[in-house]
Amino acid sequence: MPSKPTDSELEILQVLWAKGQASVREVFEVINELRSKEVKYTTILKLMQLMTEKDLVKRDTSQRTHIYTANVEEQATQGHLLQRFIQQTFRGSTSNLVMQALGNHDASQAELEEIKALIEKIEQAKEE
Amino acid sequence: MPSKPTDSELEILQVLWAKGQASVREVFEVINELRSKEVKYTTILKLMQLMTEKDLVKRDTSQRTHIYTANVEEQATQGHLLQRFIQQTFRGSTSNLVMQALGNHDASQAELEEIKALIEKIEQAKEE
DNA sequence: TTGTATCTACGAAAAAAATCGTACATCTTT
DNA sequence: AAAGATGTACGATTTTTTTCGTAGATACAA
Repeated sequence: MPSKPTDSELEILQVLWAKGQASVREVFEVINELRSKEVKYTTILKLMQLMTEKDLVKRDTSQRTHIYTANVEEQATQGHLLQRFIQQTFRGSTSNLVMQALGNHDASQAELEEIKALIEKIEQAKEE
Repeated sequence: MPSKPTDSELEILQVLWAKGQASVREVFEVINELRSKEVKYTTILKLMQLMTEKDLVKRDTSQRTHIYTANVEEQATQGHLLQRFIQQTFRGSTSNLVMQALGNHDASQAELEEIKALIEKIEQAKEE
């Protein structure tokens, strides 16, 4: 089972999840666009090599330019990280987290509807 | 403006928020109860001294045993950390976070009610 | 009053994460 | 074929965070 990603590793995974697959250079470019502080190419390269060792990503080395894909699922990873975050930051209270998230945020009506629908679904499931 | 707490610092803040105020020893004891891996007294002491410098906490040094209180608000701090977490982990999508949180979690009926009520309140506020 | 416990201060080390330079191989272009 | 761009590998350094030992002061107990 692959270990939990660090912040930088997560940043890279985000790119891979979004694009499906990518070379180091592609990841490098996406990241440097979003970032305030530039980072050198070999930094990303090194990180991705480490991630390969940790089994966070897979790579195809059949060509000179290696092609990487995520080796952990986005949803599952988000779930783990969220669990930890709720423990650390909200002392384990999911509802406090949700309240804070909804409260601090200009949620659109569409979002609210989506969430309401989900709640209904959960309630229905409970009744069975 | 005090900087963002690290993981260890947050752990300490949690204790201070919960108790209102505490000595190093009290924090130390609470933390070592919850933790799997023990940590030495002076580690907590040092962290709290650093936190004082960073203005994350205040302390009363009029007695030999210094008494600490949080110098950042729980809600506000949670808010900042949450904002960052949503960016990093959910690419900025609050509703994805909420969905994931509610989905992965055995939410009690009471919690669901609480959240429904909040949504209504937000919707009402929107209409004005 | 003499030892034992408890406190702070603080330097320094260990551990974890992130960053980068350099070497060397392989394309690509001229 | 030479020059330049682009690629990987990898050691080493820097930065950030966490951990702890030791020294010295103060309280407390026998």
